[in-house]
Amino acid sequence: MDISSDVIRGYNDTMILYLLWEQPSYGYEISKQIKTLSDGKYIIKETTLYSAFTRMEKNGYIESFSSQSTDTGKRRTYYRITEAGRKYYREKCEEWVLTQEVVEKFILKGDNRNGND
Amino acid sequence: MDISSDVIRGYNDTMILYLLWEQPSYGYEISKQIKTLSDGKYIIKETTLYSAFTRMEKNGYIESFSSQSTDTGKRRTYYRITEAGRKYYREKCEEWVLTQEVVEKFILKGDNRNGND
DNA sequence: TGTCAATATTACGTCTGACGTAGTATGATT
DNA sequence: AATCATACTACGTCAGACGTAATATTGACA
Repeated sequence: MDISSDVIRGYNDTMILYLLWEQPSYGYEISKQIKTLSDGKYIIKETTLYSAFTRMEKNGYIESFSSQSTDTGKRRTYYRITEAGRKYYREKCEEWVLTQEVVEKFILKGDNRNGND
Repeated sequence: MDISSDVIRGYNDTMILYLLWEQPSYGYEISKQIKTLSDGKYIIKETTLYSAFTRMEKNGYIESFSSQSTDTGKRRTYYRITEAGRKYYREKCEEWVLTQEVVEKFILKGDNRNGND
């Protein structure tokens, strides 16, 4: 059973902002963190991730900066969360709580409706 | 604060199937039930609702039938959930639980991160 | 009697985010 | 030398949500 990209839709940005909260990071690192934090249940697609960066930078939620001389020596584009990004994140969290409450009303868990009732 | 249509996306079908579980229903009725059940927090758009009907009928999750002579006398298109629809609903419920668990890891509730930390 | 609100649905077009496919380039490993 | 992991970028497609609008019936109200 996979996670529906339709639900995650609109929350990829939120997840990324969460991971950028404490310090800047970059694509590959973020993608690995998402996998780890979700216990391997969610693996974000590269294109989804990088298009999220582009979108969020355009929206002013993150800022990018380059680094050539890291530990490995590879070029990387780092992203840093902005104040607008923090605000947006907080709003999305509130929205999630609300949304979850609503969807729950229409969802039955466990053994309910597993038979032919 | 409104509910993001991006999260609901893909779960409108699930909500509708939930409401069709016990007995057939039709557009207007369903839309009112969604509003009521969600305590007015979610109001499904007409176009969203009817396009969901079309999609689900195409997918075999629901079947339609007409009725001219109801209590009011208005023409209506009723929808009835199929076995495939019940199966799909159950799957979406399981998926929701999983998805929710994942998203939760990236969401902070209440007072966390409300300041400038 | 005319009009308005609520009911009940359909048509058409746009937008956005996710993602498939593919390509580029470097450093590390075998 | 070949392959893998890293670190992206470009381009195009698709589906679901939704904006706008049109249509038709019934009941209420003035």
